[in-house]
Amino acid sequence: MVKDTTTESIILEAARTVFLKKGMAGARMQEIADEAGINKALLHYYYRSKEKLFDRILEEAIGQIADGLNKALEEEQSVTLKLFALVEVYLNVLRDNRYLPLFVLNEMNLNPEKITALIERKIAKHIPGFLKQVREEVEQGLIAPIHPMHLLLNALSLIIFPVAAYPVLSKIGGAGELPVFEAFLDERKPGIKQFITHALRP
Amino acid sequence: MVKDTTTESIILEAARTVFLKKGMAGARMQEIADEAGINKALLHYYYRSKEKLFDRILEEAIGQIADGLNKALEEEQSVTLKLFALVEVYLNVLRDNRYLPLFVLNEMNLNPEKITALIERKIAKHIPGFLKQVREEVEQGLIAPIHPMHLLLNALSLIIFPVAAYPVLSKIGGAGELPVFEAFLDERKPGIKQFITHALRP
DNA sequence: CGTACATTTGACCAAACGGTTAAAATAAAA
DNA sequence: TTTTATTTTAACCGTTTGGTCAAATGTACG
Repeated sequence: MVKDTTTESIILEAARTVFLKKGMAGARMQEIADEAGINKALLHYYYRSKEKLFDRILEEAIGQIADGLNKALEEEQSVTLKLFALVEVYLNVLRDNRYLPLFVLNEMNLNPEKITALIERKIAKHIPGFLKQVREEVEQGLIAPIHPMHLLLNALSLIIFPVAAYPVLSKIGGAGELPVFEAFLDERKPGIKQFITHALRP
Repeated sequence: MVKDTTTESIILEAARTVFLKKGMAGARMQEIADEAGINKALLHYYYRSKEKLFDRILEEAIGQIADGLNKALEEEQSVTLKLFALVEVYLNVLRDNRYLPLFVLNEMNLNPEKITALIERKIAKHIPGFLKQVREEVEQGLIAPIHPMHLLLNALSLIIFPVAAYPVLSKIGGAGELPVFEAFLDERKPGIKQFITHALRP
């Protein structure tokens, strides 16, 4: 993280905290101002409206997701190793941003037209290539037959869902079943890799 | 669905629609009244406050999730067949309630103390037994070695996440890659079962 | 120093919100 | 029908919310 102390970035940091946790509808400009330790009018001085400020945070959030996906899929490796990279990259991002998935999914449900453009522009890049590679490795018998899109989807599910659902899971699991968040993520990494590896055995 | 035409259930149906889509913070009492085709004051006549009405819907939602889980895990079957049942039961529920997962996960993040009691009371029932069964089948060599809690978590991830993320996925996938929602779920069912089966091969 | 410019603040505003109330409309009981 | 109880509504209330503005404070520069 870049340690920025300008008013502008202090505001952004506060907006990030509040918006990510409470979403557009649940966030209050006054709360963001308090979190930043400034006057509420100053928020409007730098970012004209709640919506403008929110859009900024939303774009940043989608950017993080897109960067992770692209970083994991761009290097020339086998399908399995690309998915392993995806596990590493995403779980490291989510360790410091556990509200990221729900935040984006929510606003997508609430306001699809706002996100659609961002997603199509930033995320779609390396996906067609990856799907093609899956098809090839299946034909070569390197991995078990599987619908390429479903494979990617399965990997994303295994990575993201447990993070988003952690608060619920920690209750379902019963006393002491689930470790604290960070340790839980460390457990998930090999767990997911093993599950994917096994599922892809020809 | 029970076709109820009393004012009380008309209100509940409207509240369901609005709360599930927009959450507590985003929902407006006036919108619920409009959706129900009644006066706003009537909402308060039957359900005293927004929070009371919301709690009713939330309890109902958690009940659906709990029922699905319990129904799938209670019958005496192998681990694999229990997970297959979970796929069937949940994807059938989610077909008619695509906002259910995000709704519950969100309110859990926002207001843990409200849900915690409900979850512990309704959901935890059959889980310890299932985890024990996984341990036994692993020892007997019927399925590949795996952490029981992670297996359950993986199954839930594969089932729920794609439903919650469908709006995003339909954009990522690019033009024509993903079918419409209902057809997508029909595709997922065998996809998930195959993935789990493969992953559990000893 | 003084002046021009940017930054920050407290006070305020209009709209939206959850909730209340008294009266109207409807149904049930006599 | 008349009376009583229930259901529904329009109008209203106090608070919260996003947003504005003029004044105050700080900063750069001649």
